[in-house]
Amino acid sequence: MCNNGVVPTQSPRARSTNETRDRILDVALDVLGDNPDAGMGDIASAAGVVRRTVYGHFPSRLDLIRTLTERAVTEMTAVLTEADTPDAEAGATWVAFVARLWPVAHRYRVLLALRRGEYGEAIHSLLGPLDELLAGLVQRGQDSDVFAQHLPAGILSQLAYGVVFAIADSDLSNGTRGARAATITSLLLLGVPETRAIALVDDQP
Amino acid sequence: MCNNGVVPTQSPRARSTNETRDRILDVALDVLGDNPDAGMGDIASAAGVVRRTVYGHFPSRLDLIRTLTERAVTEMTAVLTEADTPDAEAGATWVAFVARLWPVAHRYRVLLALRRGEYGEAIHSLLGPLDELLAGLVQRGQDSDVFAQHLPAGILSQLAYGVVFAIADSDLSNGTRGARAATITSLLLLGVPETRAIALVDDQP
DNA sequence: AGTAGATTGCACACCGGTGTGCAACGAAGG
DNA sequence: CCTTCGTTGCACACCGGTGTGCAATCTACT
Repeated sequence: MCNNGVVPTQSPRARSTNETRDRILDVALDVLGDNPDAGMGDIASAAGVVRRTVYGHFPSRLDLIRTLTERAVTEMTAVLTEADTPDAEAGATWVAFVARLWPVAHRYRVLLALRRGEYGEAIHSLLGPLDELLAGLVQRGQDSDVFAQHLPAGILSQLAYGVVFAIADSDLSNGTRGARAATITSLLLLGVPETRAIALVDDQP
Repeated sequence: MCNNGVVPTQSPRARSTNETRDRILDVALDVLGDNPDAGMGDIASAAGVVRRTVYGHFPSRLDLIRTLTERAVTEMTAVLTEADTPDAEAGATWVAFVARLWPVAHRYRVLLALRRGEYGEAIHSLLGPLDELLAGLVQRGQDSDVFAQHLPAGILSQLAYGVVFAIADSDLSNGTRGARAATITSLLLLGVPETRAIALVDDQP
């Protein structure tokens, strides 16, 4: 067992293993995105692998979905904290957030459907911390009169990023068109005036 | 077979039958509202009836759901045409629509979840005509510069009444609070300025 | 060559929901 | 009284997805 580099280069064996594992995850995201009720068999074939192999990496369907969700939470949290400059105006922060969130949201659009249904509870609990971060951001916006206050921050934030996911799930899923539309729409929902919303979007590259 | 009234009074036999049938439908709406994946058995017990009896009225689960959806489409279409005065301003029409839609939306909140999943296709096709009516209304609003144009009317209308259903599905489901919040939120989403939205809502009783 | 580990191709049991068949019960209606 | 019809309580077959067991295979590493 020699390690010829500084980086902990894993043996090609383990790398190949991780490759299949990652491929299964990626493909699962795709397949479930098209049909949230797809079975382990569908995912396996789409990954060019036998059903039994999937169970080798993920003992149960719940494990697979939990892993997927954990991935999503990690990425989205990173995106949010990256965009969040606590002293910045809430509207600008939101724009930066959605801009970075967009491609991720498209990949993980399945979560929107998965929150209802069998594993809803598990997913919900995993998404909890992220939800709180978002609610906090919206709350800040409401406190500084940037966002409207017709709804409590908790619900409003859910609706706002629900809209983003919904648009990511529609025809406009790819291209800059969708990102722009999603940003403006969510800003409107948050109570930002249309002219101001457009100005904010055209500011940030 | 004597009919002692002008109204086609059905025999008490048939009436009792229709009563169970209607009760099943009502209860199904409730049960499925709580858990869209509830089985025929759950619905039956909740209706105080045996599973076999449900199949007596609805040959298949799809039949039940289709009937439910047809009911919803009928009621919602009635509500929409009732609120729609073609020469009125689109914003005011929307407010009147949501006000009347609110209790109905709460009852049929399950449709939101049911559109995805096994019977999505069937439901979608039944909802088609209603969707077109709504898209038409939103289009009118966009043409007269009352609604924003950052999204095509088809998608924007879906999002707008999706938000109404989402709020109807949340904690604020009952009471006037929810209705008001849903109306304002959907107006904001449609691009109506906040002050104007509030004015519109406080106008209509 | 030999071994360890990932993958494969079956097999199987299990589960829950769906839909059906049928005999029996019970109350309205002739 | 006897028929009709909704309801009931079983039984059963069917289906699709889940999860497991195990021997065989292939490939990389020793």
